[in-house]
Amino acid sequence: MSDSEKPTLLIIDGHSLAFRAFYALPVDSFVNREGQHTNAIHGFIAMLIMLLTRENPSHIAVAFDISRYSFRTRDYPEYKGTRGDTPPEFGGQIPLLEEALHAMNITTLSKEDFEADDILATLAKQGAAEGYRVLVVSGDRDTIQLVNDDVTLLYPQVRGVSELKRYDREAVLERYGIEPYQYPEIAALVGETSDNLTGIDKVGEKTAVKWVQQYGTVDEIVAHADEIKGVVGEKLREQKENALRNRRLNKLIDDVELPVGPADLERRPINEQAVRDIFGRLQFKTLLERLLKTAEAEGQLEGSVADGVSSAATAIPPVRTMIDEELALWLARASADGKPVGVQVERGHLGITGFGLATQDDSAYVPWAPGRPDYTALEEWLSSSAPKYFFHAKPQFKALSRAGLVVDGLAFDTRLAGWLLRPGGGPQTLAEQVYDVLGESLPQSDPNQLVPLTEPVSAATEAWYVLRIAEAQSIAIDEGSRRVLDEIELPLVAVLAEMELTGVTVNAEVLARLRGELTDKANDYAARAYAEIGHEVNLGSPKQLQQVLFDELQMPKTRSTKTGYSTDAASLADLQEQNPHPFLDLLLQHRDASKLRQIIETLERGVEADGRIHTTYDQTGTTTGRISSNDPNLQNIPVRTEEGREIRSAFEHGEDFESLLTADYSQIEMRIMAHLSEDAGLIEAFKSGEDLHRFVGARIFGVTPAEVTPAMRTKVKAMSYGLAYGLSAFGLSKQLRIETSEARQLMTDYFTRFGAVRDYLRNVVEQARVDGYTETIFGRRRPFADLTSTNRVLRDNAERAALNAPIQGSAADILKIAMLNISADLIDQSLNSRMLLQVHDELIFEVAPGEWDALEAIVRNRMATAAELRVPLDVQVGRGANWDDAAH
DNA sequence: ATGACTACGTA
DNA sequence: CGTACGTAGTCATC
Repeated sequence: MSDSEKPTLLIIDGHSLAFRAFYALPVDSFVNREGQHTNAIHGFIAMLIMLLTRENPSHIAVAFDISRYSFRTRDYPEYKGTRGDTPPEFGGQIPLLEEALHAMNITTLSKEDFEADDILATLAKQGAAEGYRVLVVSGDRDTIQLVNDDVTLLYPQVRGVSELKRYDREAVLERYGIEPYQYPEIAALVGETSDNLTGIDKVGEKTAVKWVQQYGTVDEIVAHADEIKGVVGEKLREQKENALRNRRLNKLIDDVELPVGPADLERRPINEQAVRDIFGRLQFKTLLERLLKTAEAEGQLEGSVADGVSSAATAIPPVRTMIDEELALWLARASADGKPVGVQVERGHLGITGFGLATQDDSAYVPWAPGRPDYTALEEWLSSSAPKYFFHAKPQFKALSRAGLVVDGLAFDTRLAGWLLRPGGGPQTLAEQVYDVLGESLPQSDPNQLVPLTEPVSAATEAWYVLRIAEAQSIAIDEGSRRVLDEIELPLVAVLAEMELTGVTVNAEVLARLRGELTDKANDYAARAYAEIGHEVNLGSPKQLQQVLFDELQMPKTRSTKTGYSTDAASLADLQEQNPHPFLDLLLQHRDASKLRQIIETLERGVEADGRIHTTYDQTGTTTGRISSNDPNLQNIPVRTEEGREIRSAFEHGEDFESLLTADYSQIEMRIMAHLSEDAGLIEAFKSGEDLHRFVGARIFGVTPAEVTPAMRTKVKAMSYGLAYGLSAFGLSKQLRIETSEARQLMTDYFTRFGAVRDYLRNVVEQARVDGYTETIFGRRRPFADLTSTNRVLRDNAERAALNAPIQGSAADILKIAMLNISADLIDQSLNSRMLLQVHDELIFEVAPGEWDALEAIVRNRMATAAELRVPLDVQVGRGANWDDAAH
């Protein structure tokens, strides 16, 4: 086959081209109405349209770097270290560019731990092998090594991106005098300033080419270093390590595991509506016209004659509606050989309305009619261990459970996987995931539209998308996150669903009485406060309070906020010291009372017909691995004040139960620090059984534990707790109301005795800077981008979050594991007692009659053994008729 | 109605 | 100048 008959695969290094475009076009001439700079996107798209017209590729992909960190920075942390921070105007342009590419139905690829060039190398190799003419577009000279008879490099010239220089094999030979695959040998010797790779002094291109022609490779050159005379020979012998390292780093990896191959990259029609949307936002009028014209000319508009050209890999299978015995056959065939099936439970206001089921190339819709006999097959299949993939399984599990159906075999949840891959917040809906992970768009009905313009897709099609997203995520996910998904998050789904369905009984009378008392109190405080200042004021309005405090009463200014001066409790307490006034106390008391009243009202609104509150746990609600609770939040019920605890006393065991059991870990985060830092002193403290703060205080102040005064203990306790949050001497001094110098001394003394803790904390941040993420004991990752920011506030914030993440996250993992094991034991031992609530380091259970001893044994055992640490895990258990009494 | 901001409850 | 959350009120904006 001649070159002109071959299909053309165009692969582009997204970052490198966007960056070239950024510097080629004036920043200030391209700003949209939102103030977003768009010059890099503009230049990139212009070049892309030019390439589409000129090269007419049949297949296309754009590769992006995920971060500045890759296996190369692990090998050599200074790699690309000379590159300054990206200019602020460049910020935000890459995500928008990706959005524009997705709208054009162009596949974008990125791979954790690798650079875009490695993806190019992989696709170029596959493409050449599969008979494509491959065009690589990159501004990185390292890609010269990819050039061969089948692969051509298009390299942007100094002046922007409109002109691309073609490097085929001949051109490289002519320019460098070597074969393209030998280029990295030259670069390794000469060095590459832009990658911060120093070469051999005195060795320039000429010398390097001469050596390579003579010896072939850097390895060989180094092996024969003795033969090379003169100053350059000497320099080579001195600095050969540089060259060897450079060679190691500039070799592109050409066998990266990718979710797609060249055949999957067939050019698809652009999504005209999506293109209009994004180009409209970018205010690219001329480019939009140019693109639409080009697309139309080539029949690359959706809905045009070219429709249906889309490749087999992405063709939505037709939906078949199935009932009766056909369904049983379908299920048996779909789950054959343990193949996963995508499931989407369709729900309406009254419960389940149908099921969407999908395999890779087939999808089925099963209408739900409760009680129909022919559903036996479906029921059996659902409760079997046949692997099932969901998007957001928990609410679907709850709906199934309400319908009396049991589910087993949860093998993947794309929402959970998406969160583990990007815990900082990513796509939350299936449509967003389709777009984010696959770069395709899921037709959505607009709820504001009376007559929907687009028909919503069938649950069956949704199930099919779930399956495809899961496949892409399975490739992208690292081993640690995968284990967390399989062993912690997926099994936890059913446990949390059950807890939510169970709910917790609250005593409405207790709440009502409390609400009455607090309302009276709040009104009383408000009236007296008004009397003090001679007029009414909205005590809940910081703005009006500022008027009263700083204008009318002329009080000294407090900490400033974005909108004025703070009136928070700490500021008011400070004011009271400097400038006592009865209004301040009354205001604080009013705040207390109305806050508690507000909490009670929220709880009362949450009580359902069964007299219980059913919170919703958000398994993807945090960046660290904790779960959050909402609607209502039961993880922030007051406990610190007497009045607050009265609210807890309204949480009771249900009628058929005999008591509540609470169990919590004591000092779990400090124990994790002891484990991770391997600090001998801290480990000894926990093994000794002595009160932790007393033990630590004794070490720091050089006294016996018995001689540690309450003041000493308070200081040590604050210091210990602050450690895991990145507390500064300044912060510590403020909290303890001591001089900064004393706080600094306290920290010094602390670290003199517990130095491994400081080393550990430093190391966590350092490692995260190199890796780009932190990891918990169980392999849960949290990425960090700002650790290398030149903005100090951003960087400091990221550092504190980074040192906290493995500690808070490991604690979260441990409690989750305990929950799983407890839940399994409750089932194994056929107990009726139930787990009700989780509050980060505490679990609350409802104890069935006669089951106290069995439950306590399970809970103590499973919590204490959830992880094997270098220190014991201490569990405190309490028993009572209500949550307050059950506290110990 | 929606979002930014402030404040405050928990671990 | 201490991590991680959710909720609610005010106020400005749509």
